[in-house]
Amino acid sequence: MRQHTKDAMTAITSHRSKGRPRTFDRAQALHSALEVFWKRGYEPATMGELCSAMGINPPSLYAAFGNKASLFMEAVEHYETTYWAAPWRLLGEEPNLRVAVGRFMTEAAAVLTSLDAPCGCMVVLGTANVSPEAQDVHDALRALREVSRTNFRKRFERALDAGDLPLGTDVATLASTFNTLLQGLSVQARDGAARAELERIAEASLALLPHDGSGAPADGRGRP
Amino acid sequence: MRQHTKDAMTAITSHRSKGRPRTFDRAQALHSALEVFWKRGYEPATMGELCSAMGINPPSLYAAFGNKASLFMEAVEHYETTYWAAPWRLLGEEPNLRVAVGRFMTEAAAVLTSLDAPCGCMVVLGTANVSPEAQDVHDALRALREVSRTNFRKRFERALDAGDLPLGTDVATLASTFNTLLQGLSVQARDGAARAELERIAEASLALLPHDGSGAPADGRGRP
DNA sequence: TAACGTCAGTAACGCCCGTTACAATAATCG
DNA sequence: CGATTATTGTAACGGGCGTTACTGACGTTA
Repeated sequence: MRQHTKDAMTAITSHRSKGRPRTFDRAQALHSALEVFWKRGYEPATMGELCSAMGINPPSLYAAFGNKASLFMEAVEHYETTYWAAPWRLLGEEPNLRVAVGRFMTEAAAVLTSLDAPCGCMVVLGTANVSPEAQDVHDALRALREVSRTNFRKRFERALDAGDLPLGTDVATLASTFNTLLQGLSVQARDGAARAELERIAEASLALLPHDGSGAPADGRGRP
Repeated sequence: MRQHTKDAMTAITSHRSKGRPRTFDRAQALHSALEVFWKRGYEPATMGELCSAMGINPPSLYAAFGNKASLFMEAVEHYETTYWAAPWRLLGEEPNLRVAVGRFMTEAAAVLTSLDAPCGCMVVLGTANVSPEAQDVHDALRALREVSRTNFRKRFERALDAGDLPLGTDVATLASTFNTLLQGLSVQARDGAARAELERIAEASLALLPHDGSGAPADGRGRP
C-alpha cells in the first residue's frame, strides 16, 4: 500500500539522505526476522518477538519494512534466494535425471533441517493455517508452491525429450507427486525428523521415476 | 414412575440429571465444531465462529466441552473415527498389498477433499503453526501423526512376512515415505487440488512399492 | 550556526481473543 | 409446593495483538 520499497538500496554504507542515519544493519535485521518467521510461522510470530530478535523497536521496524505482512514477504524472498535457489538450479542443470532428482531431494532434506529448531519449509508451513485477514499472504505463498511444481514438471519434460523417461510418461502427475513428497518432508521436519531420515526418504523417492526398462515397459498406461 | 428403568443408556435426549436440561444436541454441536476446526485450523478458529456454527453461546460451550483445547481434541477424536477409521481398517485387512495401499491412498484422497472448502487433513494441518501456549495440543496431534506411520509400517512388516515385499526391504523407510506423501497430500488439498489429481498422485505412489523379483512389471495394476 | 529532515525510544491506542460473573429459567427431588 | 441443581443469554473481564503519536536525538544542508 505504501512506499517502503527501495529506499533500502542505499543501505548502511552510504548516507546520501539528509536525516539521521539508522543505527542497525537492515539486511542483518531481515535475516533475524527470517529466522523468527521460519521457526514460528507468520501469525504466531509476534511483533514483540521480531523486534527482540532484530534488536530494534516497533517504529524502526515499521519505518524500514512497512508492516508485518511486507516484512514477511521480504523475508520469504530472502529465504528463497538464500536456501532454495541453489538446489533448484542443480535440479535443472544436472544432466542425469536420477542424479538430479536424488541430489535435489537430498539437498532439500538438508535445507529443511538446517536450523537448530525443527521448522520445515517456510513456504509450505509459514501460512499453513491463518485467519482470513491474512489471506493475501497465504495466496502469495501458494503461488510459490505452485512454482515448485512447475520446476519439477519442466525438468521432467526435458527428461522426456532426452529419452530419460519412457514415452507416454505422465510428467504432470510425476511432478505433482514429487512436489507432494517435498511438501510432506516439511511436515516431517517440523515434527522433528532427523536429517538422516529425511535423506532416506529422499532416496526412496527415486523409485517414483519410471526407468525405461529394455524389456518390460513400466509406463502405467498399457499399450495402445 | 415407570420411566425410571426405561432409557437409562439411550442418552441422546434423556436427562436423568437434575438441573435444567440442555436445549442443543451435543453430538451435532461437536460435528459443527469439527467442521470449523477442519476448515480454519485450531488457533484461527475463534470461539465466536465456533459458537455461531454450533448454535450456542459461550457459557453453554464451556459447560459442555470444557475449553477450546478440549473441544478441539474431542473434535479430533470424532474426526478420526468418522473419516479415517475405515480407510485404516481397509489397509490392514485387504490381503493384497498393492490393492490395500492403492485403495487406502485413493480413499485418503477422497477424505481430504470431502468438505466443500479445501481443508486437507485436520491432524496434519490443524496445528501446523501455533503459538507456544498451544503446544500441548500440537504434541497430541504429532502423536497421532506418528500412529499413522506406525500403521504403514505394521502393514509392510506383514507384507514382508507374507512374501509380498522383497527380502531386505527397508519397511521403516517405506512407511515413512508413504506417511510423508500422505501428509503432502494434505498440503495439496488445502491448496485447492481437485480430488482427481490427488487420486492420480495416489496411484503414482504405488511405484514406491518394490516388486518381488518374480518378473512381473510394476505397472501399478496388479496382475491377472 | 541555525534550520531541517529522518531515526530512536517510550508509551499508548483500538481491537479482538478466550474466558467467566451474573441473574433468570427450567427441570428434578424431598 | 419450596429447595436444589444445571443451563441459558447478556455482558463484561483481563490480556495480548499489530500499529502509531509523540517527543528527543542526531546528521546533513543552507
